[in-house]
Amino acid sequence: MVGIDEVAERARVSTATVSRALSGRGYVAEGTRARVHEAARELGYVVSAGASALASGRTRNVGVVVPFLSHWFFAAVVEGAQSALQEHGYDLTLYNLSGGADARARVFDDLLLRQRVDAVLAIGLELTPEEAGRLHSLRKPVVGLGGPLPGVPALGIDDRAAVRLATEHLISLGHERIGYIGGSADFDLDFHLPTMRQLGYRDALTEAGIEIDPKIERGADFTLRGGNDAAKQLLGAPRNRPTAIVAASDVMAIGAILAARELGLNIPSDLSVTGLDGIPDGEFFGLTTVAQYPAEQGRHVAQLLIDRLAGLVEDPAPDTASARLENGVAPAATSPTAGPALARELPVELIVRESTARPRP
Amino acid sequence: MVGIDEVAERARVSTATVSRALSGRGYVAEGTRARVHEAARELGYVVSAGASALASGRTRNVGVVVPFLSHWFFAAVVEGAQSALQEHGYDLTLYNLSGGADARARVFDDLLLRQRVDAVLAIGLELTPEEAGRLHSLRKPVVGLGGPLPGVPALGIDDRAAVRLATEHLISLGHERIGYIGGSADFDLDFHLPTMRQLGYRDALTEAGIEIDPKIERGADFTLRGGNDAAKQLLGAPRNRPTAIVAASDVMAIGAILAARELGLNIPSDLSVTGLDGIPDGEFFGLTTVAQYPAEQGRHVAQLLIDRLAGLVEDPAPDTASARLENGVAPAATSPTAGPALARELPVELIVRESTARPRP
DNA sequence: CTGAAAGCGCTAACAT
DNA sequence: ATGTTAGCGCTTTCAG
Repeated sequence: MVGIDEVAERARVSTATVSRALSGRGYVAEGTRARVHEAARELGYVVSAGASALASGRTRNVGVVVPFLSHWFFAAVVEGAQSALQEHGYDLTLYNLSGGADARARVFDDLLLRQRVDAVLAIGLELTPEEAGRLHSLRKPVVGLGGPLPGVPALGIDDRAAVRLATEHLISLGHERIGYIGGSADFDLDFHLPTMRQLGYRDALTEAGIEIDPKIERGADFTLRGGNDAAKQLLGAPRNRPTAIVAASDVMAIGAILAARELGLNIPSDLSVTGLDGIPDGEFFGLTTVAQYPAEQGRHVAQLLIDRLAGLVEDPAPDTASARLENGVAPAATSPTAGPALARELPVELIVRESTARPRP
Repeated sequence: MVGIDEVAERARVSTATVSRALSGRGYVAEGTRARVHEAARELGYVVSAGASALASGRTRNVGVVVPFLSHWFFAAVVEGAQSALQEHGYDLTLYNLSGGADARARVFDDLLLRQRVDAVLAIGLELTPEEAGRLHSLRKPVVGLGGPLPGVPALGIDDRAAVRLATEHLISLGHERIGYIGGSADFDLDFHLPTMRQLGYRDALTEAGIEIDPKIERGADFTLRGGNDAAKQLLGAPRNRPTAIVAASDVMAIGAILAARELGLNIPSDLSVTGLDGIPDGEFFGLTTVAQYPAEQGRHVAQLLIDRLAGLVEDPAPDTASARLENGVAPAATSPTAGPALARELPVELIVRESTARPRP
C-alpha cells in the first residue's frame, strides 16, 4: 500500500501538506494542491481509513441499524441512505437486529461502541431505555426514521394522517361501510404504527359521522396471506358486507384484492380497496394507495446526519442528555449539535388508481 | 471514551496483557484474563476499531458489494452474511452499485481501497477486468456469490441445472408443449443467469426429445408485470397453446399465474407453472418452484471468508494473481490463502405445490 | 501557505 | 505468563 510520504515525496511537499490538500482542511496554494492530487492519483494513493480515524477522530462512516432487511421498506431506506452517504464519501456500516436478542445486545453493547462510526441512523426501531442510553453515550449524532426513539430526534411519515387520508378518499367516494385490515397486537411491540394507522382510520369515520364497527376491523401480519385471510373474513359475511376496505399496507391490500377475486367480487364495482406504502407492484394491481418514499426518506435522513457532522461543533454539557433520559423525558433535540428542530413529518401522497370507485348505488 | 490503560490500571496489569486478554491472542493466565474482562466490563471499555486496525492491520470488517438492495435475493443474502459476520464479531460495510457509473467507480477506486475492510464479498456482480484488478490489488480475500467474477472464486447455484429440474418435473408429468419466460437480453449484461436458465430449459426439452419452439420462449424483466405480459402472449394464441410454463423467477411465475386467471384458465388443470427462487409468497400462490436459499448462501459465503481470515498466513507470490488475470485466465483459487477449492454449487430444491399437475388428456 | 513533530489508542515483538 | 517499547499511517498544533 502506498503511503502518504510517498505522495509527499513525489509532490515535493511535506506529509502535512498532502493531508491538507487531500482532505480539504486548511490552506493550501492552488498549485500545490493540484500537484498533490496529481501525485496521489499517479500513485493510486487512498488514505488509510484506520489511520485517519485514529488521528482525526473522524471515521467517515455512518452506522445504520435496521430490524431486518428483508422488507421493501427497509431495503429502500438503506439504499437511499447509502447513496446520499456515498456521494459525500461516507461509508455505511450496517447493523441488523434480526438475529435475535443476542445479536441485538451485541450491536448495542459492542459494535456501536467500537468507534467505527461518526453517527448512527436508527431505522424502524423501538429502543429500550438502555439501548437509547447506549446510543446517547456515544456522544454522536443519532437520528431515527420511522420509529419512536426515546430521546432521539426522529423523522417519519404521519401514519395516522396517512390512513386517514385513504379513508377519507373512500368516504368522499360515497362509501359508508368501510372495513379495516391493520396489524395485530404482536406487531405493535416493534412499531407503533399499527395503532396509529388504526386511529387514522377511525378518525376519518368519526369525523364523517360514521359509526365505528369493530367487527369489520381485522388484525393481520402485514403479509399477502394475512391480508388475504383477513379480507375473506370481512367479505365472507352474508350480509352487510363492507363496500370498501382500508388496508394498513399495500401488501395486505393486494391480499385483499386477490381475496375479492377469489370470492367473485369485482374490484372496484363490488369492493374498493386502499393500501399504504406505494410499493412498485401496486401499479400492476391498480391499487389506490397512500405512497411514502423510503428511498427519499433514507437520503433525507442521511443528509441530515452529514450536515450535522459537517457543522459539528462541541459536545453539549456532559450530563444533560442522560439526566433527561433517566427521567423518561424525551427532549426535542438531544444531538450534540444544537441544530434546528427536525421537520418531523415526511411527505406521503394519495395515488388514485383503479381499485377504488363509488360504491354501487 | 475509556481507554485501554484505564482497564490495565484497574486490572493491575499492563496494556499488553489487556490487549491479549481481550483479543484472545497470546497467553494469559485464566485468573488474569477474568480480572481484565471484569475490569473492562465495569468500565464499559470497548476497543477502538481504528486504533486496533492501525496497529494490527486487521479491521474486523468485511465489505459487501451488491448491485442493489431492493430485491428479495440481495437483501436476504446480505442478511445472512450479516448474521454470520456479526456472530464472529465482524462488522459489515455495505457498498451499493445502484447509484450509477459514478457511484460504481467510486466504490472500486476509493472506498474499497481505504483499508476499511479485511475481505470483500461481491454479490451478484459482473465485474469489468479493471474492477477485478482493483479488487485483486487489495491483496485481501475476495469471494463472489451468484455472479461470474473474473479471477475470483465464486459460489452460486447452478442456474442451468435448476431450470432444467423444473422443466423435467413438467415433462415427467406428461407435458410436451412447455413455454418459457426468461430474461430479456438487457438483463444478460449484469447477470448471465438469463442465458444459463434458458439453456437449462432447452436441455430438458432436448433430452426428452421435444422440439424447441422459439415462439413459446419469451423475454421479460423479472417483474410481476413482465411475467404477466409474457404469459399473456404465450397463452393468448388461439391454438397450440402451451400446457405449461417455466418461468425463470418466482415473481414472473406469479405474474403468469395471474395472467392465466385473467384469461379464465384454471391452474393447474389448464396450465401448469413453475418458478425459480423460493420467495416467501410462493407458498401463498401454491407455486411449484425450485427454491434457492439466499440467506444460507450469504451465511455460507461469509463463513468462508471468516475461515480464511482466521487462517490467513501469507500473501501469495506478488505477481501471480495479476499475471493470470491479465491473461484472462480465471484460476481456481486466487485468494491469499491456499485454501481448499470452493464447492461451486449451492443447493436448490424442487418444491412441488399446486401450480403443477398432469396436463388434461 | 508550508513544515516539523507530537501524538491518536492500540498491538506485537522482544524481553524477562 | 506478563511487561516494555516501538511503531501502525495519518492529522494537527505550533512555528515560521
